[in-house]
Amino acid sequence: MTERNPIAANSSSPDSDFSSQQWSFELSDYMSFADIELQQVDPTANNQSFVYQANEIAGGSSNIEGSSSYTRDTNTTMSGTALTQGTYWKNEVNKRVAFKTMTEIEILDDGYRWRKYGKKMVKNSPNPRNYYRCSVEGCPVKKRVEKDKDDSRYVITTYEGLHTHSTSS
DNA sequence: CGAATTTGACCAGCGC
DNA sequence: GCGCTGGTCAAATTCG
Repeated sequence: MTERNPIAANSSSPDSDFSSQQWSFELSDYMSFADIELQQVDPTANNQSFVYQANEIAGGSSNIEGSSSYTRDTNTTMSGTALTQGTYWKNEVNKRVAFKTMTEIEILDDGYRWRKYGKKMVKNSPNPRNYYRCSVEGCPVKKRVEKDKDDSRYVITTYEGLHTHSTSS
């Protein structure tokens, strides 16, 4: 875990901003975690793409309720042309992961084929939230993509579920 | 021609 | 009990 956040350190967003109330508030607002014990993701995998990690820690999905504690960690990876400044939350039970990605492209090719099945305007953000689902039949993986309400250059991606097939793009 | 997107409608859970 | 918000469906449409 030697990599920190080159973006935050070198842009106008200091580290404090990266893990401050702004973040916690926005994500926790629509991401509630059960009141259980959480486990931190091993950041040594930051050589891999964020997709790989998401697949690792993501699993089944179920209804989530309550929000008392959660584990937050940061990570930075490179995925093609997109630099992922990942801050993700892991929940052992619900297996839901959120990433905040700095990219100029909205559609990030993470190796999987996603089929959009919905778009919704959220109250907290002027930007719409997009709902995607893995195109592979039987694959329960879902994903939400939403632009950051403050910085449109940031994209919040939330993965839910585990891919039961090999990567194909 | 087949497959993926779009967009509004529909439904369920929660709060007031 | 009603209204609001978030999430999903599904028919029509567009794209390759």
